[in-house]
Amino acid sequence: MKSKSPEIDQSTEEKIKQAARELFQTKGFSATRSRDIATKAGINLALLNYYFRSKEKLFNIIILETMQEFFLHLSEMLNDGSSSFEEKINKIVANYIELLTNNPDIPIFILSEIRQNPEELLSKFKMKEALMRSNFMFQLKEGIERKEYIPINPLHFIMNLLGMLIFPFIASPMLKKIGELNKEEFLKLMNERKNSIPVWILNSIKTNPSK
Amino acid sequence: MKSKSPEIDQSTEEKIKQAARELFQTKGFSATRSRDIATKAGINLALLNYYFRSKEKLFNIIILETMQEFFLHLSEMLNDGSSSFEEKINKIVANYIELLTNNPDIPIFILSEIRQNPEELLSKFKMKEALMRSNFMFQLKEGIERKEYIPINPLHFIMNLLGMLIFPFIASPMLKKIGELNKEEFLKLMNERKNSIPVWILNSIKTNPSK
DNA sequence: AAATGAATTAAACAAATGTTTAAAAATTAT
DNA sequence: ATAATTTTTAAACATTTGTTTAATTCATTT
Repeated sequence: MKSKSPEIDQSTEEKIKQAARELFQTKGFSATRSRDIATKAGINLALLNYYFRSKEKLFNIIILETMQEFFLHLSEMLNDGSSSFEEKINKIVANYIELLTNNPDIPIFILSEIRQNPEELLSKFKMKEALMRSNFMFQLKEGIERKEYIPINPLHFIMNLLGMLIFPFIASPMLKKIGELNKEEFLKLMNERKNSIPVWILNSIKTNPSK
Repeated sequence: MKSKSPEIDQSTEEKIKQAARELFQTKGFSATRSRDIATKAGINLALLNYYFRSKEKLFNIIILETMQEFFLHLSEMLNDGSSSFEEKINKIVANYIELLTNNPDIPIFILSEIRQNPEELLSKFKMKEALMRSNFMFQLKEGIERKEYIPINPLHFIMNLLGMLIFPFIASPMLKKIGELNKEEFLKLMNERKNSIPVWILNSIKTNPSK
């Protein structure tokens, strides 16, 4: 059933996807109602199934696209041949804080969904290779051999970096309460972290910082 | 309707709560069916409403108890007058890695729920006071004044510590895939972090580690 | 302009789901 | 032992919710 009016089609199709994206990302699959998607998209309920067959099929599209968006550019940043390990960290941190500032619900959405359906979803992204065999990882190991960095299991390093990077966005409502921060103040803190996380994470593994 | 057979009563009531706890914590409120709770608890469906009035009331009890469990002992650890800042970090890290090892679903459960209902839930826990006015925070600021630690916004420090501590459990399925780890290997890594996180987090803020 | 096909709509359907009811069973009190 | 109360059960109920149907509107083609 290919349409003959692609603009209008894609317009409604895109309206549905956008509404679905917002609702699925903030409320999850089960708490999101087909009727809420339709209302938010400003379309008739039946159009949802007309365009996407089922709520579940629509959801699969959204989660996949969301993960693709999240991992977009990661491989490039990890394998940029012209940058040092520390430069890569700067780049990655800045990139992801920017992304998460604009899409703060993505991490909990992705991680919750992976938790419910690990094999299915993880099989579609070869993160193991992308990460562990990257130039970034090679440079870390190199730095450890050179005694520039303390001996650390690269996986621990990844956990620390991702934890510092992603956790504040997952826990933002709690952190805002604890720090008595409004939205702007919180975002200002997140922006500070673009520069600070690289300093902290590198300090945490540097062997002899008193050069 | 107070019961006259407290042991048996609490037994079924507790069976329901335990089943509800497991299901709510792993699947969330919306994806958990009353019938699944009843089946898992081995009781008749109607007993759920007999004991707890509604699925929602049962859920409120579970989320509250879960949060209480999670914050249990935190205040004491933060305000132990006889321990240093670094000792407190050791204690807190070990305590929470132990807790999270046994209850890996708690963080995503709590953080998701807070995200849906921030005011309601956060108002019931005075985390701001517990944390920001703790001896732990005082000791951090003291260390900064003494130039022992770099100037860091205490909130940033909290984010880093909690990120390192909690994030790996939230992202465990992904990390297992990336690191090709089975359950035991993952838990071994988490156990290593009991000793390592204090080292890393302190290195990240120490001013002159070349003593 | 008529005809064809796509897009949209209102309504209905069927299954799932939280909740209630009324009777039976089990327990406790008299 | 009997009566009263609590606990448990099977069934029904009322909504919600994902999906489908059939008719209508809209756009495109001939």
